Amino acid sequence: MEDMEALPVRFPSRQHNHSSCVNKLLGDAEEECRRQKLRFTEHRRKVLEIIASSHKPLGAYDILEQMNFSGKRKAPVVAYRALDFLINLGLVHRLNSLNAFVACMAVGEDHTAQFLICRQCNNVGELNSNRVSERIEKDAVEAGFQVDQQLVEIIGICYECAESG
Amino acid sequence: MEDMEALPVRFPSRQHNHSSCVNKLLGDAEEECRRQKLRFTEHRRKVLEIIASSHKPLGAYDILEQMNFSGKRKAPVVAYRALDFLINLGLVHRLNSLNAFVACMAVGEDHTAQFLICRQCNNVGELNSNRVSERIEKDAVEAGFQVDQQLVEIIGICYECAESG
DNA sequence: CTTTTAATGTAATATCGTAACAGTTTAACT
DNA sequence: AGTTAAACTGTTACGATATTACATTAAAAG
Repeated sequence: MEDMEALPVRFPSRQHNHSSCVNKLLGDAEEECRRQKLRFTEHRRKVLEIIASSHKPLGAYDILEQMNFSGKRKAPVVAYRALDFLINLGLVHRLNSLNAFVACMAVGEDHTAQFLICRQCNNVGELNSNRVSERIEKDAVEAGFQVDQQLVEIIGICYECAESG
Repeated sequence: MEDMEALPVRFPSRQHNHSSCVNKLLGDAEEECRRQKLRFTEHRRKVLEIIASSHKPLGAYDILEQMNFSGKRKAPVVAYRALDFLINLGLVHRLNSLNAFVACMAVGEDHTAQFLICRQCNNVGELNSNRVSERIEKDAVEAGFQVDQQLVEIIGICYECAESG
């Protein structure tokens, strides 16, 4: 019965067009900021745009490099501040095993995400399995532990890479 | 049926005596090295001893500081080399969310571990739930992803901290 | 329109981790 | 034992990641 549920997974295919992701996410961000009366400033917009334009995880310094509109290089803290903001809003996720950041692929769905990190093409997918998060929650509680946050990063080979050798 | 399985969890209690952990782990290490014909050198022994003496995760530089027997400070790479060795042997785990290291509490049990990180007392426990790892494996595979490695870090409040407020 | 809160700019520095290479020890093999 | 190969160590330098602190500016709330 449990196994009949649909399993939401987003893994970006190789030739998929990013610009629609970007627009979707920027729209979501604007709406969410309006709703929560938060300011969606230039830096925040730019950082989100940069991250959303890549399904490969980007390091803070990669992002920083792409913020050189107006010619001059920003200080690292500028990128980190925007990233913190976007992470708190749930628009961006941090991959601890890579010290890198990816756009959320399931904004507003109140999801607990597990990340699928392909060690060949470096793309990152998001598995939103409630079965996994519930199993973790249950077993942790059974072990006497009260869960605030789950970090699940799964390293392996994605479908397309497995196909093409 | 599934829920009847014992759930192996190790969370160090506050007043538990570390010295027996340390001895157990050093013994395991020696045996494992003998078996695999690997060298259990001074650095490796010392690093394992340092890590095993703490159930709080230690950063590489914390470990390094405690390696100052003979008075002079070692270079960071010395600690990292020993850590790599111990991690490959499965005697030490790295916590990606903390950039820190803990001793394995289930050596030789062919376990997939999930880490329970208490954000109050900073102790780290190890949950060895096959149910969790199998659930992750299954769902990832169902999503077309071939799993090599799982990283599961659970942040929250441990039993003792919840008790004592 | 002023007060207060939030965001930015900038510099400095802390923290974490690796590369490169020479020298030494240990194991393996005549 | 003596030679060779492999593994480990010492040391220097550097790269990569992230934060603190504080002065300034912009925006929102009263």
